Amino acid sequence: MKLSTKGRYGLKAMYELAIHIGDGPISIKYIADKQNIPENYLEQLLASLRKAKMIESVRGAHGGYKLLRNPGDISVGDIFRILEGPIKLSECIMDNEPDYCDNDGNCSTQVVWRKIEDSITSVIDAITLQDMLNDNNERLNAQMTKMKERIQK
Amino acid sequence: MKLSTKGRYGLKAMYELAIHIGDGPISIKYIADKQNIPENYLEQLLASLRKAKMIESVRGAHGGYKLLRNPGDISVGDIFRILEGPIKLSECIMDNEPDYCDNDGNCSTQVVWRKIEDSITSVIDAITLQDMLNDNNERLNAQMTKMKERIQK
DNA sequence: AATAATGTTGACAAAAATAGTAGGGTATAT
DNA sequence: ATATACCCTACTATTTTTGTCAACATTATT
Repeated sequence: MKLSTKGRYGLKAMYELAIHIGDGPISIKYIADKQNIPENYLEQLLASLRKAKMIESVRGAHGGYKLLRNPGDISVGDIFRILEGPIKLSECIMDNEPDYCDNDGNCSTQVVWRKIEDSITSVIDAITLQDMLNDNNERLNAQMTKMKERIQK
Repeated sequence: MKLSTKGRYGLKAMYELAIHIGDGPISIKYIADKQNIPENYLEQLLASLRKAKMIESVRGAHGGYKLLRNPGDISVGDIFRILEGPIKLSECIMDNEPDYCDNDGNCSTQVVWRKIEDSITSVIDAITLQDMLNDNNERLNAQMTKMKERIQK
């Protein structure tokens, strides 16, 4: 079980945009270099995110992309659903008739899929780009403190 | 984001074995028919589960498979890890140096992957085949009650 | 106005993973 | 013996993922 690069690359790209919020448009090339993503491939991912109104583009020289919402209003789940589709591990044959299921064991496994889906959903919807920025700051601060201590010795 | 058929088929097959625990060996053909899985493909999945000591086989006429542990001692996670590999959404480049990370944003996204992984892991390790059997019984009982009520009216 | 930087679009293609097939071999109950 | 059923390996088809490419459109700058 693993995630496709779409979700991985997409989140990295959005995070990069979040870092540079307020800096004017950021080019594909910059993001691709910084996060080590094939430029032409990233292009496609950003196109999806643009069509979904998560980012906007500025064409021409000095153009690029920027976030359309605040980092605190963009969740990892938002990004994933756009790039990887809905979090649905398996289809239920009888979605419409909730209290009837003959297929031996099928319903039982459905319950399992749903629990996993719910768990994933609640995690990815709870994390915003702002959370990621904050976490990173804390991590950097902790590193700073450690280094200072080491120098003082 | 979705699950491969390996995990789906595998869990269904194991659930089927759990239903018939104590009934003697259950054949591939029976499981394949009951759960609608290609026979030869299921064979391969069961081979993996056998090599991982989750089930044992009885060869020859009237042969088949049976669980090697009690349903309460077999978790969905056990089955998934055998058939789908470890739950690892992404690799960290610096797994060995935990307090150093230069790669802009990589660590931040790593944190996200890890949260998702942990969440999935805790769900699938918490559900056993016995839980699935119990859930199914409850579901069936609820249906019974409903039907009885309807008839009495 | 010319040029260079940049996003836009759609088609194509390579590679990997997934899913399934086939067939010959081995063991065992009857 | 024979039918039933697991065992094993190799092969193949399909789908998904992961890109690549090229021609085009827009805009800042000179």
